[in-house]
Amino acid sequence: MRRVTLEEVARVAGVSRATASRVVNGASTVDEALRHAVERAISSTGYLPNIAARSLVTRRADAIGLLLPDERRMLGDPHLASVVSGVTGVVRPLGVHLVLMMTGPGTREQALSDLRCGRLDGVILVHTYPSDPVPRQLIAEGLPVVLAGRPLDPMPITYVDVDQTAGAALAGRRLKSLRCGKIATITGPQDTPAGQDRLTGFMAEVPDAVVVHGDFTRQSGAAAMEQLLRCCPDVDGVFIASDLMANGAIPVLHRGGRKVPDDVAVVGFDDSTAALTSEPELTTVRQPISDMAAEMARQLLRQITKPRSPVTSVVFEPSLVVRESG
Amino acid sequence: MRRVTLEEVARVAGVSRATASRVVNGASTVDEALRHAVERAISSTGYLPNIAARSLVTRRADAIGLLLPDERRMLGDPHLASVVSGVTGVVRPLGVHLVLMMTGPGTREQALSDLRCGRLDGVILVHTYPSDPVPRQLIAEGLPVVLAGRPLDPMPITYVDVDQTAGAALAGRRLKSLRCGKIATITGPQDTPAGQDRLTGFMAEVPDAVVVHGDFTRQSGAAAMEQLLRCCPDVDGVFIASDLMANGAIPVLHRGGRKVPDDVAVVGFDDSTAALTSEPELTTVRQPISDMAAEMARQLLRQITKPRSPVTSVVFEPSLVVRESG
DNA sequence: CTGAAAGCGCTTACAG
DNA sequence: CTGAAAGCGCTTACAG
Repeated sequence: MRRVTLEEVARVAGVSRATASRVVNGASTVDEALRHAVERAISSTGYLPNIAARSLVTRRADAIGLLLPDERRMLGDPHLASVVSGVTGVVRPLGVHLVLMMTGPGTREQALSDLRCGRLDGVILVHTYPSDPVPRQLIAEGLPVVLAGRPLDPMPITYVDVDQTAGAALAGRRLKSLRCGKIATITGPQDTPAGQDRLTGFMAEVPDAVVVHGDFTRQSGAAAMEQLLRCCPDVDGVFIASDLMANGAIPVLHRGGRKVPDDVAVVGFDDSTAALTSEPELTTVRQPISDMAAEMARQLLRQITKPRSPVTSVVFEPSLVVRESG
Repeated sequence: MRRVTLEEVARVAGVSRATASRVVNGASTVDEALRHAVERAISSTGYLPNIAARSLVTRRADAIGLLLPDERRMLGDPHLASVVSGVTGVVRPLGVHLVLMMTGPGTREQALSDLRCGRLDGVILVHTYPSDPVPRQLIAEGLPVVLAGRPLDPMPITYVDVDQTAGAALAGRRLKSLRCGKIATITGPQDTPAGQDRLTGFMAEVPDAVVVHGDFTRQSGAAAMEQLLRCCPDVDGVFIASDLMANGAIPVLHRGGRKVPDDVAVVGFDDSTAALTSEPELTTVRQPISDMAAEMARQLLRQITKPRSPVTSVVFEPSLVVRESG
């Protein structure tokens, strides 16, 4: 299996390399007869364009990066597979590669230089932490980027998110409709937009709720529930701002002699796998991760195609998934 | 921020493009003084090599693919983050990109043509299904590939795996040491090497165990446990061939009035997140996924560097993680 | 609509 | 050890 070049295709088809190139790239300005000849030559030779050569002249890598936090934080994230799937779904058919980078020391810089040297056309940033300098650098250099989730500090960057506030409100209304009398919430970290918004949205619906803080980890969910049971033993409904925390909290409820949902109703957030591995299965707020990821890909592609196109934010509606816990 | 080329670096350093290229690529045959001059020029200009141009002449993409099953099957796999992390850990420092591809209709072919047209230097195949033609095609064309896990049908392909048989034996010995009298196992699918080996290894240790079949999904774990309780109500120890199945099985045990581990000891396999979301937390057999992924990367890199290097298989030792369930 | 030609930015024999 | 030159395989003005 030798490498077939455009040169050979052209020779076989009896046209110039330029014409062969045009049909490969679907230019409309090619005579039908010649087009057919070239197409025949392509399939008879098994021609595949050399991407590096093309890339050298088009100045496009036809590759985008997905910048993830490190493994440890990622393991807690149930959405990786859905994100990857959503992005590749729109990007692959266009011949664009998705390259994965996990943030280690210096890795974010890596991504930056990949962008600068044209190895990547753009990046999707998945979990920026509050003081992450990378988003600002990217927009300062005018490099195509989209954020998964609203940035903590306002900045002119396109992002896609779910309406966290509305999602939390959904949870609040659910608990009220269950006639819970003493309602509480276990929050996410308050230095993240999601953590903040889920609290805000919930409190708007249940202003007198008891608030205990967590940080989205399972352990923090368990700890917060212990604290809650101590300070507020008559609680009968709780919104836990992530399924993972709920997963840690429910066993604490059981050990404390409460049945879920009979004694205490529980609503989570994320509709992650943790919602299904909980016992009972979690009623939770669903984010359409795959759709959101696909939208991120589209937004990024748009920026790549049309540099300096306007900053956009797309916000998806969450929905309530009712299962057993509340 | 204009693109700086090697040409300019050479001019600034007062050397030829060839010499500049040599120091960029770390050739040892460059005079110290010139090397310094070039290095200074590189940092003063902020030079970054154009990968496409390099790739065009070296005929290397400096990118490898990770071929995954589709989202649905992937969601059940707890190891994605660890695999990605293990692979990027060895590959990134070398400037090699990891591109992710999820298997949809036609996607496996995509990967093949990416390989053929030099867009990818090699691929890691994560979940080949029994009749998957891709591995054979790859080896037929002499393309660099490594499999995650032993192939079902013997073929000359390099793979890395954990010693599944030994792992299952570990589980068997654990149950025996707990003085379980009536021992059973819920198996994985018997058309996969892992499913087969975990059964074989366990039966070697506990020949009289009751066998119920599952397919690695949570639902199948629940169903199998129901069946087990029906046919063998006095069971007091069970090895469940994946944590996910165990996660589905334990609630069935609880509903059946059994306490874990007091009435029935449970040992799982994988040490996945499902082991921690179970209640109680699972005693399980751990595979060193991250290390295994790193080894896959190394094996692949070796094949890329030295084509036609001998087929290798690397088998890692599993270990028992004792937690609460057994 | 088509082709001859230039050029994308690098690496690497080759000669010195 | 160094440089002039060829060449990697494509796309794209440009002229016709």
